[in-house]
Amino acid sequence: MEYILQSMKLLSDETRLRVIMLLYQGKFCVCQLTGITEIPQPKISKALSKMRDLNLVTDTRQDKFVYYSLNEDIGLLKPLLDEIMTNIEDYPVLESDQKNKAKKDLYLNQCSKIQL
Amino acid sequence: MEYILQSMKLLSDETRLRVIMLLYQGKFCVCQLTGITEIPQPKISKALSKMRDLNLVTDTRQDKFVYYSLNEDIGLLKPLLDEIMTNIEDYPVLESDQKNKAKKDLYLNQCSKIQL
DNA sequence: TGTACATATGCGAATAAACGAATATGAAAG
DNA sequence: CTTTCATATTCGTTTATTCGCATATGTACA
Repeated sequence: MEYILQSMKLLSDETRLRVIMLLYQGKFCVCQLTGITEIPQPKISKALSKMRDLNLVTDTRQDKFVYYSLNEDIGLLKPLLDEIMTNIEDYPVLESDQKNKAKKDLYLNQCSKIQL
Repeated sequence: MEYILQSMKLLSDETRLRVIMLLYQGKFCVCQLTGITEIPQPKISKALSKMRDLNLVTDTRQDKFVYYSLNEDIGLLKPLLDEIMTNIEDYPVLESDQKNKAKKDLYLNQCSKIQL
């Protein structure tokens, strides 16, 4: 039960929802998530940290970067994220993130330059 | 966007989740919800009030009682509630509420007696 | 009109969450 | 072994949330 409640709380924050919707569509490092969303890096890191606490994400290091991806089993979140994705046009911020996703490689190596 | 975030926050509280899962399966007055869940009446009323703010429920008065029911259109909550209901056995508290549902009429006219 | 009962709301205290700024950690490369 | 860069964490402050209790509101009916 606690797990549902915590999961719902996780999704009730805009930063975390944006990050999780991006991860639902691919694998990104902190630097890329920061660039795509223009959300300050510490905030992104904190969001990812809470997801790790709930076993929602896995991180793997490649060179300088730590890449995060959603775990296979995200339990009852899956139908919800599917529903959001289906109606993504209803959520301009999320839709915009999805578009910026295309520039993801552009944000590598710019992490410290783009200070937000 | 704000609507998703608020909806998720709504579901991140045990009392509210229990109430919404009951309403997902039927129509209940405050008195019955109090009896079924053994949650204090003001807490139930406050939970219902937040649901009203999000246009999730409709209330209709019949005699002394105010009956609440979930609205047709609960948007993206539907797939989530479906998923929870499908796996209800994973959530003992919710399952127990569903069982107590059977005694719902027993709780009418006992609202002020059962003080919690 | 007054009483009883169902439901709603107000309020102060306690707890938790979010935020921004600074700084710590840790790997890689010179 | 020092510098650089990506990422994580700490800290103090502010802002929400929760909770329990008391009380208010409103309807029905004597």
